[in-house]
Amino acid sequence: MNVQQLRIMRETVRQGFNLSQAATVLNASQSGLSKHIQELEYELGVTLFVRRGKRLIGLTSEGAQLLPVIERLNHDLDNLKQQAADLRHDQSGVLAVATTHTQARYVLPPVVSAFRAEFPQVQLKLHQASPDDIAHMLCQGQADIGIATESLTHFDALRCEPFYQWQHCLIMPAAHPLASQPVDSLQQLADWPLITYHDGFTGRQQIDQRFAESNITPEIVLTALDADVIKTYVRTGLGVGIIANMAYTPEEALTAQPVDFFGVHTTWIAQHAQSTLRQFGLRFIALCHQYHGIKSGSAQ
Amino acid sequence: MNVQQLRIMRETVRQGFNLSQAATVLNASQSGLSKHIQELEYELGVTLFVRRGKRLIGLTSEGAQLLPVIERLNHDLDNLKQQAADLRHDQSGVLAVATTHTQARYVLPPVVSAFRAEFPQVQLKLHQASPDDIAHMLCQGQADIGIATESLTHFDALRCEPFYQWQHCLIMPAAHPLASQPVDSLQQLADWPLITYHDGFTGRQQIDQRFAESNITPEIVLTALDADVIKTYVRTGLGVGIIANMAYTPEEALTAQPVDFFGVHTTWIAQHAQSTLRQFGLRFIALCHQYHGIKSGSAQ
DNA sequence: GATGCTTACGATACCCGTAAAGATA
DNA sequence: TATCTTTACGGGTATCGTAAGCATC
Repeated sequence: MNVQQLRIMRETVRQGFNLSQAATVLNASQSGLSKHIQELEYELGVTLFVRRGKRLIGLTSEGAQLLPVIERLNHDLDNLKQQAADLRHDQSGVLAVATTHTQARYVLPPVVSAFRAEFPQVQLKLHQASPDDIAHMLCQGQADIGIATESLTHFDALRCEPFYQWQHCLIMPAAHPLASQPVDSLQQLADWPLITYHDGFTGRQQIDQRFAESNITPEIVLTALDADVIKTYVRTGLGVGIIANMAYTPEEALTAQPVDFFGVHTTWIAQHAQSTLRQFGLRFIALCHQYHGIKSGSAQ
Repeated sequence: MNVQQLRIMRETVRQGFNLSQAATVLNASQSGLSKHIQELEYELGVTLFVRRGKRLIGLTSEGAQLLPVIERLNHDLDNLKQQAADLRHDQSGVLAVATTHTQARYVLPPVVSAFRAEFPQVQLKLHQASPDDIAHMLCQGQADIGIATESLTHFDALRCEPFYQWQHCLIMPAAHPLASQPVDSLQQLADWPLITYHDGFTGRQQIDQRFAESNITPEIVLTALDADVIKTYVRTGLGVGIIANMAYTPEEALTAQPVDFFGVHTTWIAQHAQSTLRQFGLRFIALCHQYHGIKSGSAQ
């Protein structure tokens, strides 16, 4: 049995059973992978992959049953290297942070600046993705740290800690009728076309929920993945925007109004439950807390 | 990085940092191990072992910190092979059961007979050991299944399920004064010299506890590791014996009397929490339950 | 015909064991 | 001196990549 075989097994599954693709990812030849897989199957005495002719098309039930063990082995192999690197006080390496637009655009910039100043040798990779994708990237070890409001706490394989709390706010053109009067009920909003986030992003679910509880059907004319798009259309007068409060920075064209009827939301910092972050990974999280005042213990 | 290196690291630690000894266990040469360890240290960039001159005498703090990961890797490596063997319906292999004298002598014989009949290809290894040693054997993967009354439930690394419950009984020569009158209090016992188990074995702790609660100091003239020794001396008239009820089989020379004032005890079946037993391992446990009527779910 | 897996083959590197040397108790 | 680890060296093998063969789409 061989570490390489385990790596190859994992990568082949990840690349959708495309050996050639897995080979390029691993900087190896197709033929090498092919032989390694055969040998692993021979050694275990089990056929791992379903083949149609000469093509791999999926896992056998045996392969699927053994995969979790193989994943964990790979995981620990990575762990071992990471921890060793940390123990020799090596301040270089890669830190992959997966996060949403909102965080990347409005929350993390100061953290990233501070981090880069402190760890110039560390290659910081910021991956923008949807909350669900972030969770999966963490589970698969493709990201070390994930930051998002949604999804993360639903995965058992992840360890989450609260980052900060926030609420929504309304944005509208400065000349808009609502700009001059405080909005304190959902009903007032229902008269206007609304622009807000896509489902699954930045508290959208709670927005829908509150409207539903009040038996109001809002007219949502546009849903976007990020506040910048929402702002753009609010500026054109298409409707009133609902965005996360940290996404609003004062500007002439837009007026903002905090509202609390959409509830309080928590943004989470997550990592794989089985992994140990390098020292600079922990430091990144510490910097996150430092720049947002909330230094809470870990939860869930 | 290499599987062999991980194996060698584990074995070297187990053999008390004696490379030569580890080499014989692994069927390899000393020099091979030496080089592998150096290479592992080089690859991880960390010194794993403390050396005095040319002799290994312990783990560095780095080595100690990395050891758990390495242990888990080795463990999963074994797991993978085991599970694969199981998936190919291989009914051969080794099942190591670690247990105490009481179980091995009085409880397991019918289970072992049935098991051997059902799995003639499986090499059943019965290791007799103290409860503590059984727990350690399970933790180190030297045994697959452990059966004992004491210790097992105190280890987080073990998964325990109740096997059966039992109480103590008194044994005495047929002509003994106590043989003709029911003993229903501790006080009656205190008048006689007693013979029972060593501390840490077969409910001895509870025996001491009950005497202490009653402020009685029994005169214990002999402590033994097993009921056979106790019986031997009871027959000679040295004293009254306290043994587990399942250890008494009717015989002319000895009379037994069940007592409940030492409490009810549970004997546990344990396995390593992270391992998956081969199918025949599960069957062994099923047979245990079958021959003792109590088929309970898993606990703790 | 393009893509993708397997087999054949040759060069390189790696792993292992024997033997000698160095260090410790 | 006996035990133990490291270093040196040589043989065998494993691994890897290139290239050709073959199946699938």
